[in-house]
Amino acid sequence: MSTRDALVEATADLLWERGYSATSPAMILARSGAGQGSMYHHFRGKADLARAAMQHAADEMTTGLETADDPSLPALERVRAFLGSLRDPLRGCRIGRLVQDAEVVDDDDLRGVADQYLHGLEQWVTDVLDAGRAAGELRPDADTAAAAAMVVAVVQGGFVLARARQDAAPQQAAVRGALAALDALAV
Amino acid sequence: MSTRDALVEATADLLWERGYSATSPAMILARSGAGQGSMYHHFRGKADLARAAMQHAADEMTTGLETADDPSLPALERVRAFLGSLRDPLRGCRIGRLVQDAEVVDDDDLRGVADQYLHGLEQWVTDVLDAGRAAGELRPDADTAAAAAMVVAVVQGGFVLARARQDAAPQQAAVRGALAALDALAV
DNA sequence: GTCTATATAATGATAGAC
DNA sequence: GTCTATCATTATATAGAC
Repeated sequence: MSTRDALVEATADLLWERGYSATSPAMILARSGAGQGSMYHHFRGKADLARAAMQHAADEMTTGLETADDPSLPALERVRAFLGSLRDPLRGCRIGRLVQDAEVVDDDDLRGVADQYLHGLEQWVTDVLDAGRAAGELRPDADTAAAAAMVVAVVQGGFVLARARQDAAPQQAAVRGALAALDALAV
Repeated sequence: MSTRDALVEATADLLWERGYSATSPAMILARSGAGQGSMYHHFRGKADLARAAMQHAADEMTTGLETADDPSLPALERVRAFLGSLRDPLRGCRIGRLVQDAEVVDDDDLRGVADQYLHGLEQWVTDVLDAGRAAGELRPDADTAAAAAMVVAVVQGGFVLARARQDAAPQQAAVRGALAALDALAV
């Protein structure tokens, strides 16, 4: 693996564990094994490296979602599979947790990566539900955009509850509530 | 206002704006007008002061919820009123946003305040829905605990989506989806 | 491209006068 | 109880050798 890639992966891991503000260049160098100079050779600074790391994480998650998805299944099964694929509830969402950081939100480059990922996720759920509605699986008057936003919010909010409790149960309960809501949209 | 109260309020504001890790004692002193010595006289350090500030914010929000609530209304109206009372979607939840901070989660005192607030909120929604179910307003088989977890998660996750987009719309859409789900629980 | 040495500022906390 | 002065440490970045 190139030094550049090692820097990106170490940063992505640290952003997941500690967030942006609490991750220092010194930690990144220690974990990646690179020296000071390499980091400032490949990137303009901490923010530039974090942007690359966030994009790396978002790309991995988006690819994972598309790989696991089977478009031939009924819409509610596809969304159920997504909600069942949540991992590491105590660690939180690799992207969603970062938007609580003021420095991330104040930097349009960093915030933009997060917004693009979350918006893409919401759009994917909307598209799946729209396909299900078109196939006659869901009620014709179902508000698919609202349901999709609810699903993505439940996932992100579930991470918040799980971290506060240090227990996956609250997120699982919230997901159960979301699934009951989706079942109510079926014909 | 006492110097101690000024420190607590300034800290509560800064935690809301910047989170825990990114808030420094220097910022707290500048905003409160207190000197270094006063802070370390009244509190053992940054964590101790933050714990008091988080408790202050949680108490204010819990009091606000109970004051605005009218137990004589139908259950779904009471939950709808709560979901309609969300303010400052771009600023996030004064408590929920802090649990993304590794330093907060690693400190059981700080995390405990957050967990207690969020758990109390979830319990309030559960109690309201249980009362509605007992009054025959909701289906007898409604999973009120799951619905309550879903509602609180939608609020917290809605803040995440709103901050990423820098627009209240995603949170409003998620709340709309949650309300549709609650309506489906009515008899 | 990579490294070590260094610079400047900020962080969290302490000392001790008033 | 409040203040200023100061401390050791860390954060982010630059300089310049190899």
